[in-house]
Amino acid sequence: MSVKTRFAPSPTGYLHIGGVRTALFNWLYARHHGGTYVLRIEDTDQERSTEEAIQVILDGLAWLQLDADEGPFFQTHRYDRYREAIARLLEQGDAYHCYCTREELEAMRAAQLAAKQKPRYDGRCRNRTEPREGVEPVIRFRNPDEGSVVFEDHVRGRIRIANSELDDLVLMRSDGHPTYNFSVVIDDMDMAMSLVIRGEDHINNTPRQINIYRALGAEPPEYAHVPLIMGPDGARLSKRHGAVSVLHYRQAGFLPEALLNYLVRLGWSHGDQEIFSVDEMIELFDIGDVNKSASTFDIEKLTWLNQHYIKNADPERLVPELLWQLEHMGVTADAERDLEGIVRSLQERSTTMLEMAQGAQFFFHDFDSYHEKAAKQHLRPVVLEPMRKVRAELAALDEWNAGSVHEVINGVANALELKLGKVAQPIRVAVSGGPVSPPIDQTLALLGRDKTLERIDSAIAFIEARAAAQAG
RNA sequence: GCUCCCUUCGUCUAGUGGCCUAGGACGUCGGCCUCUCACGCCGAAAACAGGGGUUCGAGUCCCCUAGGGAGCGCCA
Repeated sequence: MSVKTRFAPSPTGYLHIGGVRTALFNWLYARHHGGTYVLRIEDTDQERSTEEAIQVILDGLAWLQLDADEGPFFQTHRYDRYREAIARLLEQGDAYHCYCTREELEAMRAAQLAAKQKPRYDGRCRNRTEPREGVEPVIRFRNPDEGSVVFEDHVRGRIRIANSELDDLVLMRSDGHPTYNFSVVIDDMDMAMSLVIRGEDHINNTPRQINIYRALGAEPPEYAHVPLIMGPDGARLSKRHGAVSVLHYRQAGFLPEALLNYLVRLGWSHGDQEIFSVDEMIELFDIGDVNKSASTFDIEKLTWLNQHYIKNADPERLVPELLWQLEHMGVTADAERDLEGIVRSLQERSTTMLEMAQGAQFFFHDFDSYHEKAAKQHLRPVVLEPMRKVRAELAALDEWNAGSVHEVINGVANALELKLGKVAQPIRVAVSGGPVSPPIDQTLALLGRDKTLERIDSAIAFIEARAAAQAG
């Protein structure tokens, strides 16, 4: 049987980290085995599915380059097929109309809960032959009463659930929309899935779905239920912590390769290896090596990986990412800037691309004011002399590059018998506005002579003005 | 409440009966380097949930307890 997997999100909320990891595992498994990976949108909940959510799913997966071989398929386009399957089950007696009202069902559940029983449909409509006036019926599956369902889960091993624990689930709503547990079976069957990789929250649905396959005379796919990802507080990932849209991570400056690397190591490992390129993941990933226990989302480690990938990336690769961030900050990067040079100077001091963009701002536009503490500390009258000297020598330089700039600054420090920091730091504040920047020679080289001299002049004027104000 | 699933440092994990006085990574804490911030380097603290078995020997196998998670919808 050929390998085929799918990722089947429902567009009722954001595509979050947990969903992305499920998609990644399915994608890796298919790629590893040279199989097919399909994307299917489970949009049978008309109430809550939104176009916006669909777009976020598509954009998120595209950003991560988790490309599907088939799809996206939409369940709402397959209603004829579901109706056909329902007709068959009805005819076989494996499904029946249920005329219970929502109120009745609620009362039933309340009573069961009060009696400390597991709330479940009691099958009261199983043998009803007459319709009920004014009630649009749902169609329920007639679950087997006896025996149990056993399946071999690829991550958990054998799982057995007694049919007596299962009730007659709704296959078709009264408004004609199929429910998840039904459409998922029909689709996985029609699309010939070989392995269903999904979250652990679906374990309890699996036996019901297997019963439906059997009633339809089909062999169910194999299953792999991967552990859930928890938030820092140990509870399932939710809106409160990491369950924001994956696109949020893009905005926050994370690289797709870092996010994927982080996610693949959540629940899966290959010895002590921490860094995996996508090709390595494909080569080494095995669903059987996935852990059974839930793991906690740790932004610190993701950040470390992101830093690692930024640090080791080809500068050219990072230029578009930097531009993207700058654009979102409303900063226009003029073309004559040495963008690769800027990236190179910031690579090993940025943990995210957002941070890099922030650190690069002063290369692209003047700042309104100095970092207060830095100015107080470094833009003082004592630095006027070295600053003027540096300014004069820089202005006289034949060649403007990191090497020549370096010589000037070092030379001035030596001539004045000052430590390098006493000269470099005031200039850093003068040109960048704050206390942090790449090495001063690189910074000035990248900034260019005109801007450098201009900002040093401004700083000198600033110091003089402040001194005058204090004296007066 | 019932059913199912899970349990190694704070976190992600290695470990498949002896190689474990439990290894790696993130984070944390010290130190070195240094023009800032970083990078890098060196070092430290830090875990087998508890209790019973099985075995010559248990982190590794079995049972119980505790803790955590999930499911129990005309949501997916």
